Amino acid sequence: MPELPEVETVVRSLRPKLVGKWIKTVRRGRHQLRKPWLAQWTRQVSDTKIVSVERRGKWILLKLSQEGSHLVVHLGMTGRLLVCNSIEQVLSHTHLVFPLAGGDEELRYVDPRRFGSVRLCQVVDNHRFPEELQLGIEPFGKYSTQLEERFLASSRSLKAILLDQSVMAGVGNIYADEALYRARLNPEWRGNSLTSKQVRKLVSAVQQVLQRAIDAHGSTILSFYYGDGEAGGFQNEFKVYGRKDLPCYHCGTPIQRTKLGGRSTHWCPECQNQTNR
DNA sequence: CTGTAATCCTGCGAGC
DNA sequence: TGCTCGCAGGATTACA
Repeated sequence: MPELPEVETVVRSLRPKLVGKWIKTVRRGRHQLRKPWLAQWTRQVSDTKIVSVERRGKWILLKLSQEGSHLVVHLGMTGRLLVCNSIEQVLSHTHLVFPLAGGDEELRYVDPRRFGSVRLCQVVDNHRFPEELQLGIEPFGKYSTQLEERFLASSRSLKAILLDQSVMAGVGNIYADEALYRARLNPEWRGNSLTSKQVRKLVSAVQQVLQRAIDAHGSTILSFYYGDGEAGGFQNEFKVYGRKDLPCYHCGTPIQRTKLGGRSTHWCPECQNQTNR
């Protein structure tokens, strides 16, 4: 479910509610999440303060007052982090509850499909969690020739490169399709078939679409909500995603939907097929 | 190096 | 109304 804009939206709504709060303890449900639980997990989180709430790619990082310690959350497809009053109804598939000191509030992790993970990690070699070692650059950073070279050196499809978190962190299936459309590039083209100019155009399209989606508080298709249950708004601005057989807004050609990189891929066969330049 | 398919899960909508 | 089927915003693994 959540890609970078949705994760950023969640982080921004959590930050004012969590920073400075103390976690009293942890209660967990019966089910395992994706990653294995670490030993002594509960004891280490209890009575620590949340110092900051950050995002890296699609990961959420709660920095704790205990030196080097982070709660690291990945929402998978259906994960949600909620700050609720303890008297509020507990949603089904609530797997973790962190009661907070100084009130009746608690942080809850809800995840029907359980593709997400919540772990406690220590900083090692400047990396706050193990996967960060393999994570690519943040899309909003300064334009990197290293990034450009990753594209130009790869014989993979543009779609596959965009979905690869070790290249650019945070892009998922929706925003990959939307960025490719906006850059007028075919998802099937190979990275090494592009010019430098086209790579810059694509990176710029990724930045634009992510920024606009953040401004709209993400996209809600089935079940993405943030804050007290508000839906995102960017689904109303999709140009290709979910528009199979509907006319392209630019040329009227029906939008195509196929499988690429293992994922459903939407594009305009007219607008995204100009091979020259 | 590529790509593809299966896997982890539940829920929803389409179609019958 | 109720059933089955296919599909879903993620990521990893095995295999060709």
